[in-house]
Amino acid sequence: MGVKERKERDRIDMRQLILDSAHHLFLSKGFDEVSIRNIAEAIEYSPATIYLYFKDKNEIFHALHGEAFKKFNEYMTPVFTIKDPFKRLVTMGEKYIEFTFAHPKYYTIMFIAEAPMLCEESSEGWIEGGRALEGLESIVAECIKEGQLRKQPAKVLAFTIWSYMHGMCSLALRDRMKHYTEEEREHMIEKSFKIFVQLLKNQ
Amino acid sequence: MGVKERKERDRIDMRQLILDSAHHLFLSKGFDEVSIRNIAEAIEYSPATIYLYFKDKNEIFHALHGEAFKKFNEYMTPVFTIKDPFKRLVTMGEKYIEFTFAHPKYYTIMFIAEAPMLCEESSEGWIEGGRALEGLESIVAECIKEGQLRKQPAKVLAFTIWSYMHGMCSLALRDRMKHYTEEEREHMIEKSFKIFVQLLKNQ
DNA sequence: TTAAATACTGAACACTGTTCAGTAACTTTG
DNA sequence: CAAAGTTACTGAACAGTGTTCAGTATTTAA
Repeated sequence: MGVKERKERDRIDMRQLILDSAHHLFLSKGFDEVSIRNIAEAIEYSPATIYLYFKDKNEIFHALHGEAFKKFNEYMTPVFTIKDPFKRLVTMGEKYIEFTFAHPKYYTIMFIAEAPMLCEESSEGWIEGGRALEGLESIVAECIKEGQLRKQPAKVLAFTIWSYMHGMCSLALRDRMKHYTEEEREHMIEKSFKIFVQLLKNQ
Repeated sequence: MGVKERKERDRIDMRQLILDSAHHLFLSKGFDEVSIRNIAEAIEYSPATIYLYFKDKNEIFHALHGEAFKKFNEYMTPVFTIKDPFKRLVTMGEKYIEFTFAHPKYYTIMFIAEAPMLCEESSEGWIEGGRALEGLESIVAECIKEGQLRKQPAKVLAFTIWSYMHGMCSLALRDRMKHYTEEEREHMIEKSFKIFVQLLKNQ
């Protein structure tokens, strides 16, 4: 009597099929531009069927939110092999910028997109997101312990660093750097990053 | 034969009527949630009429974008009376945070909202926005000249400061501080701001 | 074989931005 | 003052959105 089990498997497969399709469309169009009808058409089902597997469009948003963070953490993994904590911190910053412009759609859904971010506490996205933040906090703590950063609350300093990185990246992604000329813009981010690293170093 | 003149005045009045209505609705619902039909209903005209005065919804967006920046610059004006440049800089930062949480809808349209930000070069928003940035740059330059900040390109440092401020404020506005507990969240921003000011000072 | 449960869909609802033919009200001209 | 021309406005439509639900097949259990 493995019927129940098979049905459960089918259910999960169908959810994955919808998610994969949504993911694929999302990467080429962005979340708001993907409609339920688009997803349904891609998997050759009726739009109503989607609602048998997901409560609403936001539940799909949350799933993609989680996948984006997974991708982000994968991207950051190699950084953690770097011995020197300050070098690790700086490299993480560089990787952060890289990720932002390599995967703007992911970055947007992770940090910029407005969407009922109803915690639901244990959603994939928030867990993976928390992991990423804890990674940063641990590096900062290590830098402080080794005397490479001045003694101060690691959690707050980590948030300060994250704020700076996010501010710069989101201003660029959301096209708020129009005040700079073409040439300025190209180098502004790397120059600013260097200045910020100096700010941290000279503590 | 002042007919042409009167018609021109009527046209401007009608544009303003639409804009005021849009502005009012925008403050209570947010840009995406305000529809052309909402605006039309509020001024008791047909939706089609809106299109006789504005090319599309984006033109209305740009107008509001401009008004938000005007409000922002008004908010910052008193800061420029402060004599000491570094104190002026810090106060500007505090005011920036204040403005963000006092007028989240304005802040969103200024710096976060995605919208065809088609430059059109001379739109109200970009001019006022440029003014604000230049204000910051001039303060930073003065701090450097007076030796309160290390000698370095003022424009890049100003962008670095802006990035930090924006990152922090937009993470909060877009609900990306869920990783912190209720109590942490309340003080995280002010603690972080203090740390950032220290980072600048210890140059 | 029949009854129950499941999976799926067409059609609808109430919205959205936008366009356009057609009407009503003014302005100018003869 | 009447006819012609111009302008201001609108109803209805188009193509799209998220979402719901009655109804229909198909599969499973009795």
